[in-house]
Amino acid sequence: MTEQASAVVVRYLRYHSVYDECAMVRKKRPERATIYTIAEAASVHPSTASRALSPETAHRISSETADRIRQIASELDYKPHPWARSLRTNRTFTIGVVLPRLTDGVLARMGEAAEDRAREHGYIAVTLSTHDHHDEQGRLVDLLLERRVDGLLLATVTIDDPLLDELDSRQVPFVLMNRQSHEHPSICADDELGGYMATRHLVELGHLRIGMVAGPLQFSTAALRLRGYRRALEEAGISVEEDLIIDSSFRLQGGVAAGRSLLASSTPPSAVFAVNDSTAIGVMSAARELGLSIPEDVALIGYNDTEVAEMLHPPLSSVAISLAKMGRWSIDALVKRMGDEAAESVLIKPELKARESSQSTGVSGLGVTPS
Amino acid sequence: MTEQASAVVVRYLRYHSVYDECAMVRKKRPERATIYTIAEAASVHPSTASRALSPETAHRISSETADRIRQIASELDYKPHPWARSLRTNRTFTIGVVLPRLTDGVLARMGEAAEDRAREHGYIAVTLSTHDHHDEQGRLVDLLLERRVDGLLLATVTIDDPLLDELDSRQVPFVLMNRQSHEHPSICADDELGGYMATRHLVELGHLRIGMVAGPLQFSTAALRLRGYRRALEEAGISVEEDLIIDSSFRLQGGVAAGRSLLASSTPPSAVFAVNDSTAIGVMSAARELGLSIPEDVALIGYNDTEVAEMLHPPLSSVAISLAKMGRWSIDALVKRMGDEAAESVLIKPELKARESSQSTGVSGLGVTPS
DNA sequence: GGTCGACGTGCAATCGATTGCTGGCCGAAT
DNA sequence: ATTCGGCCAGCAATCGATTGCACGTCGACC
Repeated sequence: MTEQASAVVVRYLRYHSVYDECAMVRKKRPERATIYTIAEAASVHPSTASRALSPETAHRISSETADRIRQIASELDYKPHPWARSLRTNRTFTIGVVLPRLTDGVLARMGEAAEDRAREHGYIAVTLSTHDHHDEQGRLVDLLLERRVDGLLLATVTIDDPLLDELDSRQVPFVLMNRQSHEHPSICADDELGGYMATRHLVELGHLRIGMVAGPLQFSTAALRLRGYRRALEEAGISVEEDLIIDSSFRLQGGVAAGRSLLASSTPPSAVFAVNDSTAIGVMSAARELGLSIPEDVALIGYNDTEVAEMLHPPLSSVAISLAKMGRWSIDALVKRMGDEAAESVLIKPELKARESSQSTGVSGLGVTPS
Repeated sequence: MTEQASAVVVRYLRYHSVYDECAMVRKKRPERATIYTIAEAASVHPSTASRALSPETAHRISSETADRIRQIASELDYKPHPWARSLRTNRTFTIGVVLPRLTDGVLARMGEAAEDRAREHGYIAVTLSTHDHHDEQGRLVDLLLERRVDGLLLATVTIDDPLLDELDSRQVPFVLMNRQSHEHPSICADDELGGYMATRHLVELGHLRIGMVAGPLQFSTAALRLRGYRRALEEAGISVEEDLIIDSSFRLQGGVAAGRSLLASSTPPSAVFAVNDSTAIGVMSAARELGLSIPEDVALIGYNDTEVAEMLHPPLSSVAISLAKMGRWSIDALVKRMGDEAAESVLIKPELKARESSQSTGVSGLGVTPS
């Protein structure tokens, strides 16, 4: 509580004013109706009530009785106790979601869409984040499995993550979101294609020396965008200069660092492709710091087409992928898999959003006449 | 074992026979150890095992027995089944969190910090979002209560929200995060002070006509920042022009709209205080659209000091509040309250971050010589 | 008219852990 | 020597819902 020293404590209140009065009763919260309540009210056996109330078994009960029970249940606002049910049926209608961070707009959007879709399917999503510490992943997964989630949505796995085979052998249904790993079911955007599109866009504008802020290469998104970058260059007959490829984090500060190292060199590129919009904004900041303007001195393109991209100065070119769709489809796939159906992997096509930040030819840029 | 063995053992044999017969066919996942597994391995009654494994009752068991049981439990990686336990104890060690959105960096940061702190307390946080649809709040709360969460963290409530009294009467422990409502326990930043600080900052730079992008006024954060704005102006002897106060959403697009309507008027202000950084970025965009530059033509200050603020062009002045701290303290307060202790409300002091976007005097600005 | 099958319902076990009560045992006190 | 009290551990009920099995009834068919 030393932390609170800096804060102003304005109120001090006792919230359980009714506590003493209720002491005799012992029950803190008002009673909820149980299956026994319903059964008694309807003068039937609890098992009959149970059957009447669940759609799969309702046909075994005469329709008058079933209707009467349902009527009573809705009057008493009966909701089956989730753990009593789970204990018996071994299902929780809970999905565990593991994200690297919640504070990344891209992940948050996918996570939010996933959460919504889960709810539409009758599941509830429990979202945990590793804070980009990959070691945490195993711990979080264990925590979720201890809580007996029905399935997992993973957005943190690396390309050869051993966790996945372990989950397979434990028969835990899972789906990868925005990540790929061998043949494991995954819902992804086509990152190789996106990387290719972004790079080709810069090539077509006349750039010959294109830098890449590559992100952390143990993740498929970064590795594949880089592969697309290489393909676009090779296709155009431009040799890949490894010095122009800087790996980084996915975060803004990582972009600043990578941007500095690219742009402050003696032979800076005339264009930069950043692995996502956050790092692109970092590159913008680094460029400004060095007195370079975008796009005149350096053309820039990001990835993900986040909401701010269009609002930046200059507006940032980017590669759009439908994050909400990925979130939703991931859940759909997982629900399928939990229902013992085969889940198909999906690759979503990205879309190029060309804006001002990339509109320079590469001829008058730094690549030719370094300032 | 003989047939006249105790009931426990009989039950235990039955359990195992079921296991053996069905292992391949029925049970999808490998069996986890239960309290019966532990009890049998230690040759004690399940109740003894249970007592040995929970700290509050462990003193009732001889230390040798208890140690042996604990040893066996850890070897078999025993974790008590959460719902079996919950069913009996009526506690779930789950906290429900209701946020307006996950895709807002400010809320995400608070949510993430809350989630972490909850985990440190042995709880798990289930986060749902209303997508800014306030009507959803009740539904989400119901959903969480159906799942029998132990307590609620609410970041969506309006100032006079009737939900809160209802929760009180249902004896559901809750804490408000970044929201205030009468005497209900809440962990907040001092928004009135923050609004005052931001506005006073502009006043001190010489601005006489200061616009406000006010946000949605049914939420305490917006209403209080506006109150601080009024106080700062009144204190400086500047009369408040109601036309310069535009309510809006909390989102970027809301800032664009409000910015347009403020800056495109025939008598635009020379400075703008935006209720948060997102709307401030929107105002920036609107200004650019109108050919106005910041801070020369319009000084601008935002709120929350998000990560991008510093990276914008020009860097955005803002009011910083410790979002992570709010998330953590909210959970601390809730845990206290769930433990039948008194919960303290807290107001956290904000801090002004003056950057380029507000560095103009207001004399050469639009307020005096509209272009 | 008796048997068969279908249908509707009840009985009781079960999921896994917790907990009030009971009883055996042992040392200490009377 | 007997009783008392404290310590350990077992017994069985309990939380709320689900489900395999069995029983009773009724109509149909031979």
